[in-house]
Amino acid sequence: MDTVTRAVDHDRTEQLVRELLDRVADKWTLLVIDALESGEPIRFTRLRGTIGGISQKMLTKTLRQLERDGLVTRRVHPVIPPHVDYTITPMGRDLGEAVCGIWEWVAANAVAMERARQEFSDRGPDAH
Amino acid sequence: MDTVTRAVDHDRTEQLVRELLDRVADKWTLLVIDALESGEPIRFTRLRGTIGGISQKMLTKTLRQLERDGLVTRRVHPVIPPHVDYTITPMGRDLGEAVCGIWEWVAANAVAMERARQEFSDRGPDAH
DNA sequence: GCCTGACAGTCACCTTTGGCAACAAGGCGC
DNA sequence: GCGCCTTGTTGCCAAAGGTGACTGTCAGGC
Repeated sequence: MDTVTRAVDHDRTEQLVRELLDRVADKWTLLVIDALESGEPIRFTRLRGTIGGISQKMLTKTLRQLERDGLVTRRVHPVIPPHVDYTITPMGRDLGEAVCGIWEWVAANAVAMERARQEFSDRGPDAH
Repeated sequence: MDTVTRAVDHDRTEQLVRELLDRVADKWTLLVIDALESGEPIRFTRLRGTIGGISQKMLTKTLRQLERDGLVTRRVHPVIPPHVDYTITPMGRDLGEAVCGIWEWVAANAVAMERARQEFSDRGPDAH
């Protein structure tokens, strides 16, 4: 493999990374991953309830993306009324663990950030 | 502190965490944090160049939010032409390290995810 | 003396996205 | 027959994000 090919590969990876980041760095995606992290299958409505504040449309869309990317498994039980449950895959669980660092950071720095915001708005009016 | 107060605190934290996640779980925010992670001050245009694909408007907005939340420091040198540079704060750097897990995950799973997407679209037309 | 270019934005406009609400599907209890 | 249960889909509208032009100010070229 010559340097040119390697450069092309690097660009391709770079592009893919950027694209995946765009997919993953999303509020709802992270919340869904977090809600599924226990590993147990969860039904649509229950998931909607656990997350809270998400619309049907966005939950459907987010789950479709996650399924498409192989992060969750979607099982349809052909009964009436419909029964669909979602399970996290090993790859999705890995993502959940990677995201865990953000959760911890947010929990640890929530107070400090609120204070920073307060100070900013205190000196804001004259400084800007 | 009684259980009620603790519950209220928990709700407040929960709300704050959700709000911060909404702020942080953003494509541009993560990319800016990543670009600043070295710790050296970087100027606006250079930052725009390193990130790539971000509009002036969004970079300005993202930086303002980060400054407001105490994650980056904004220094204005009153010279002509204007000279403004941005530096990451310790808190911002912590976030960068927490986010690092996601970068690693994305880099490690990029190929697997592309394959999953391929398989999904292969069996997609008939299964959906 | 005039014109251009550099830097860090801002503004007006337009496209895309997300939330809200209503509807679909179809067997089951009443 | 009527409406309910669950998992969606669709239409409509507000809000967010992207694009491109414009601002201000002075150094340097012509």
